[in-house]
Amino acid sequence: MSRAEAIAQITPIFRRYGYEGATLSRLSQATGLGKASLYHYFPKGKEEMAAAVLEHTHQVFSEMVLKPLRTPAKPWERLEGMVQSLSQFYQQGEVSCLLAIFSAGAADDLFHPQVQRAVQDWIQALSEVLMAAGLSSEVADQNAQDAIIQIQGALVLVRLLNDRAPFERVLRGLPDRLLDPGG
Amino acid sequence: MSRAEAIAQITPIFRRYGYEGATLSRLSQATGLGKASLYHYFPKGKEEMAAAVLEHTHQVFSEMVLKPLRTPAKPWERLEGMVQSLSQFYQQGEVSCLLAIFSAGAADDLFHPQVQRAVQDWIQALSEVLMAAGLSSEVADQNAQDAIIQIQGALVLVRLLNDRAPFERVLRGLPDRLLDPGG
DNA sequence: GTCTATACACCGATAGAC
DNA sequence: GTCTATCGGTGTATAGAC
Repeated sequence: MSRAEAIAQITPIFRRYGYEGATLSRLSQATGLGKASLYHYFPKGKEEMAAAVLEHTHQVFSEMVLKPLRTPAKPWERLEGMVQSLSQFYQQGEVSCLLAIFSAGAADDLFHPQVQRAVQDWIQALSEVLMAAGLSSEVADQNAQDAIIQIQGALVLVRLLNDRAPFERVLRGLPDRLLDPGG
Repeated sequence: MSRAEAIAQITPIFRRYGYEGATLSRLSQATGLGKASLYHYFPKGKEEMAAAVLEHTHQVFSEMVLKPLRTPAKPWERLEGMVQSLSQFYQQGEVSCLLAIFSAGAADDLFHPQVQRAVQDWIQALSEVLMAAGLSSEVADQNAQDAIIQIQGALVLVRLLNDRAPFERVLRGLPDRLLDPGG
C-alpha cells in the first residue's frame, strides 16, 4: 500500500459522505487498513487526509479536464474535449463534485481558499477558450460561469432524482451553448 | 417556546451544516434550549428534528414558490412571481437548498423519497406553466428541469465563489430562458 | 417544560508491540 | 507498515428532579 493508493481509496468516501461524514471507521474500511495505520500516511490525521484528497483530485481534474482546454485546437474542439473528460471525471454523473461537497459545513472553514482557487482556475481556462472564439471578455466570463452552474446543477439534480439523464443532456448541449454570444 | 418556533430555529443549522453536521450541541445552542429539552418537542430525536425541518420547509416552499405558479395569470407573470419568491426563499442566494443538502450522505438514506417527491412537484408545476405557454410537454419538462439545474447550480457557485451575483443573474434571466422553445 | 446528571457508542488520535 | 489497546472528547439519547 502506498500513500497514492490510500488517497485513491479514501477519495470516494469524502465525495459521498462529505468531510464530517467521512469517519475514520469508513476510511479504514475503504482502505482495508486499521484506523491507526492511516496515521502512517497522514500523520496529522483526518484533516490531512481531506487535504490530500482535495489536492490529488485537483491534479487529476487539471490533467483530465483543463488540459484539453489549453490545446491549440479550435475552440469548439477544445470544449468537446472538456465535455468528454467531464463525463469520465464525474462518471456520467454518478459521483458528486468534491468542490461542491467541501463548500459547506466544516470543510468550508478548512478549505475554502483552495476550493475557490480551483473554481476560478476552471472559469479562467473556459473563458480563454471562449475569447479565442471571438467572444468579448465580459460575455466569455459570464458563459464560463454558466458552464459551471449547469454542470453543478446537473450533478445536484441527478442526485435529487436518482437519474443520470440530466447530466448527460447538459454535457451534450454545453459547447454550443457556451459559444452563443447571446448567453 | 412552541414546536413551530423550535423548527424555525433549528432549520438554519441543518441547511448550513447538513444532517451529520447538525449536532445536538449546535441545535441546542440555536434554540437556547438544553439538549434534553429538544426531546420534549422531538421525542424520537435528531431524525425527527430533520424530518420536521424538511416537512416544514416543504410547506413554506409550496406556499411561497409553487403557489404563484398555479395562479390563473399569464405564464410569463407566473414565472416572474416564482422568481421573486425564490429570491426571498433562498435569501438572494445566501442559504443552501435543504433538498440539495439532504441528497448526500446519511440524510439521503433517510429522506430520499420525500426529497425526490418535492423536486418532482416543483418540476411538474413548472412544466404546467410552460405547457400553458404553448410549449410541447417534452420541451416543457426539459425546460422545467433546466430551471432546477440553473437554480441549484447557481446556489453551488455562490458558495464556491462567496459571491451572490451568479444567483441573482440566473434568476433574472430565468423566465425568458424557460419560455424559449429552443431551450 | 426545562433542567442536571448520566449512560453508552463512536469520534479522532496516540502509544507501543510486532 | 500494520496491528491491538486505549485515551479523552463528543455524539445521541434517557432518567428523573423541579
